[in-house]
Amino acid sequence: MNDTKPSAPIVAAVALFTIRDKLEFLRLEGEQGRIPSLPVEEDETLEACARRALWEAAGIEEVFLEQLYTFDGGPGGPRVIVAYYALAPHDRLHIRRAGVSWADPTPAPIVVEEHRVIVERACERLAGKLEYAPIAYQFLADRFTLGELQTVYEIIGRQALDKRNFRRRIRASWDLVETHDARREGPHRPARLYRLRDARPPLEG
Amino acid sequence: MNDTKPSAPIVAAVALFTIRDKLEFLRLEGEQGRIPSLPVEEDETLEACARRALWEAAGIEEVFLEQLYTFDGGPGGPRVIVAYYALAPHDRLHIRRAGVSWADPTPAPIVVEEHRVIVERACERLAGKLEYAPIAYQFLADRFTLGELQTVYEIIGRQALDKRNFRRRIRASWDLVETHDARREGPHRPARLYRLRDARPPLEG
DNA sequence: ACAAAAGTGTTCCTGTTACACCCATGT
DNA sequence: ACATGGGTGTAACAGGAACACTTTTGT
Repeated sequence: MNDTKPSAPIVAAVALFTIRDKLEFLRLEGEQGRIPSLPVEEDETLEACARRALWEAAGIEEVFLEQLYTFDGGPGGPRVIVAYYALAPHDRLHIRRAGVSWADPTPAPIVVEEHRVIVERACERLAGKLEYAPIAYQFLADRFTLGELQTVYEIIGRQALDKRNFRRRIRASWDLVETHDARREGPHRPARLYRLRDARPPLEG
Repeated sequence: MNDTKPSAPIVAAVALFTIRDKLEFLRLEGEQGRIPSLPVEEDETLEACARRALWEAAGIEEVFLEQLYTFDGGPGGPRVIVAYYALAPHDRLHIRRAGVSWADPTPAPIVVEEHRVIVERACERLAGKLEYAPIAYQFLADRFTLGELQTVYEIIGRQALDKRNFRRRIRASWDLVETHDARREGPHRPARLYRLRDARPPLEG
């Protein structure tokens, strides 16, 4: 994975997020810190290139991936950077290279300027889309508990939520299917598992 | 203005909208119909290129301009198309070339496929951002009447609105300044002129 | 027994909708 | 005088926020 060959005109960059305990993004360690990015090949779509960058860095396919913004490249760098963000549950990710790690996006850590902007902007987009797009579910397995879901909302939205209001609201705006089994894990009542049946049509792309 | 030199790798394209009576976009007539677009020059930003395309087609500067999406170019066309949308009151526009005209975006008129997608998507974005970003004001002069503003909302949102509710809502969500003069035009009571003081902070870019 | 998360309803408040009449002007 | 758009308030309704206790389990 090499970013920014000086000759590469178009580069796709991806901020990959996951939730373990807090929101984290995939950071390539080096002198400065970067996010996965690759020059777009001759007969490759932008999205395919972004997925390739993701595959090479984290060994993951079939993630939720969405375009974020296109930036002008700096002098001596690529001509433009087409930025994407990706979301995945952390247990589907398999880091396959040294020098790749998870970092907290909010104190804006040591990452080259152009990539820091991408990470920050992706965080904002995430919080903004939380209510009307099926963002939160991308961090969870196919079946999940309402407790897990609430935690995701709280982490991305950065605020604690009332359990009863959350459940009412979520069941009103998404089509959740109550499965018939539950997850038992810990000294407390087992939690029912749900699946998301259908995303309500979002307003814009 | 030449679009799609086969060798041009990166092209900026702009869907320029205005409101006369309905929502219209700037269309370059030709065999097929296009929107303004230009290859990005060596040391030019994407946005600057978009503005240049706008200037050459409609003789307008200092418009509201926002990035929309970046598309893969087709085979034989540009490598990528960075799409923008622009908004302006129609009296600030000065068409300076033959073969440039206004067209209705909603019946999806005769425009090359890649550009049609841009126009459609821009319309959706417009409707989506209407409530939380100062979109509507970009179609009006500095000072405007609430009637004019309501008309803009109705056109972009594609639905009639109640006058009293509209006024209450708009005054609650935007900081409108009531100027001390009015506009008299027609056989009816003159309408008070307002200005927009400050945009409320929107949630995302 | 107890600690720990799951699960469940009601009240209040706020913001949205529906709705009808008088005002100021030009012709 | 009349036609035209400008301007205003109130009552019903719906969606969001605040709030506390019982249930089921593992140790």
